[in-house]
Amino acid sequence: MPKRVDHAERRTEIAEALLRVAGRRGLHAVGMRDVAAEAGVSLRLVQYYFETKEKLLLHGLQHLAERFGERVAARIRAAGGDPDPRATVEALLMASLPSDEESRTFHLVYTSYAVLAVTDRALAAQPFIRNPDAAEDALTGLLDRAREAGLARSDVDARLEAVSLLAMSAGLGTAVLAGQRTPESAAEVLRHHLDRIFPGGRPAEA
Amino acid sequence: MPKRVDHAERRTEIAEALLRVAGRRGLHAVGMRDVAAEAGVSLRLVQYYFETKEKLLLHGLQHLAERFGERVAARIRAAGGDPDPRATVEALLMASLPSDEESRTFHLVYTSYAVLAVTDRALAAQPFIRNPDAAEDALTGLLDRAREAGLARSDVDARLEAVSLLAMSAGLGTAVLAGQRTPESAAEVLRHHLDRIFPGGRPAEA
DNA sequence: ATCAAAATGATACGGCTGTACCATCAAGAG
DNA sequence: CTCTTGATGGTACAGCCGTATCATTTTGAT
Repeated sequence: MPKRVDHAERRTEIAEALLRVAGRRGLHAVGMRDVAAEAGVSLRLVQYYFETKEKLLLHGLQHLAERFGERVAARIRAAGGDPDPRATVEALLMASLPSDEESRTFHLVYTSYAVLAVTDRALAAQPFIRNPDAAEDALTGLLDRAREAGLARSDVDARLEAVSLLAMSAGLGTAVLAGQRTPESAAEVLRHHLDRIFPGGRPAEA
Repeated sequence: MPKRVDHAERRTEIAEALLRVAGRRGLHAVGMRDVAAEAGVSLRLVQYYFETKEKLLLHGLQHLAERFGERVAARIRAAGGDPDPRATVEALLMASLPSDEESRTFHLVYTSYAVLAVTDRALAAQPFIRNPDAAEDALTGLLDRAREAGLARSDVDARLEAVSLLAMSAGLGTAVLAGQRTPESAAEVLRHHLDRIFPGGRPAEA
């Protein structure tokens, strides 16, 4: 048997190269040759691990969603876990704002995929469409539990506020990406609504 | 002198052909030949009226913004003009949700342009970036006047709520476009926040 | 050592894209 | 009429893209 290579790992490397160049020059402008060059491999290799460009794009999207999920989870853990529901919610929302380079790339590429999915049925059928639903459910659960614990206003409709916050976060994120708004001002807007939902002022920092 | 043609009108026709095919197959997939075919003219003609593809895209974006402005203005007029600030605000927000085919196309193409503008400096410098600011100012003014007239809560921060509503509208619009949400549910979410800003229940229909 | 199969390299091919070039038609001025 | 000039049509060209093909290297089992 010849040299055995960890296909999964190699595919991940190539997928990350795809995301890097997509974040730099836009998803519409990435070709297989660009991905190969960015990953430091030959064009043939990209073909070898992803037979077609469509499969490469699909895997890239999947990897992007995974990385984002981990990012959000890490932020939530860093926010202190259980003790403060509001901090958790805030961490969840802030994590998806394009503040640093990584989240900026994520937002750009994710939006590009969303646009493509509207006219491409193969992409539209992809499970990345489930991720927003998961976020909505998670946020709804957080708000509901905060309400039952008396930390959030008793008259809030958890699901509706969750949808609102996520939509706002997405819209603000796009505005930040387009340079129409700073990440700080976007964060302020979100915090204002958290103040509305969670009365009694913001919790003190750690 | 030979036959004189209204260049502006012809350019408009071609630009609308561009928007149609972009709405159907995605902006990334439109070529000059597609635009020519859709407009029912030869490829040479598209070149004649727009020397380069970049200029065609730029004009297409400009035309799109114009049409959208007219659409919003018409909806606002139809909402009854002055008498009811809330109806005006509601009309403004609902007009940008992808409910019918036209607004769906608008949202898709506009988002495509926004994504392109992030990595294309020629597009980024385009004035379509000013349009959101105009909407924000207009909405802020409406909310401020409603507040002074005692129709909106006295403690609302007009600009902040304007930014929130527009970001939410954009985010919800994208979700609708991606098939994650129905136009009706998106409208409901927006109306809920209008209920919050404008106390005293919704005004009776005309 | 040998052989089979996995991994990698180099390159060619057909198609499509934006642009450029050359010709032709049409109509109003002289 | 005819000539000038704007408006069109047809088409070729160079380049890039995704994909396919052929060849070669590598390595572990026998």
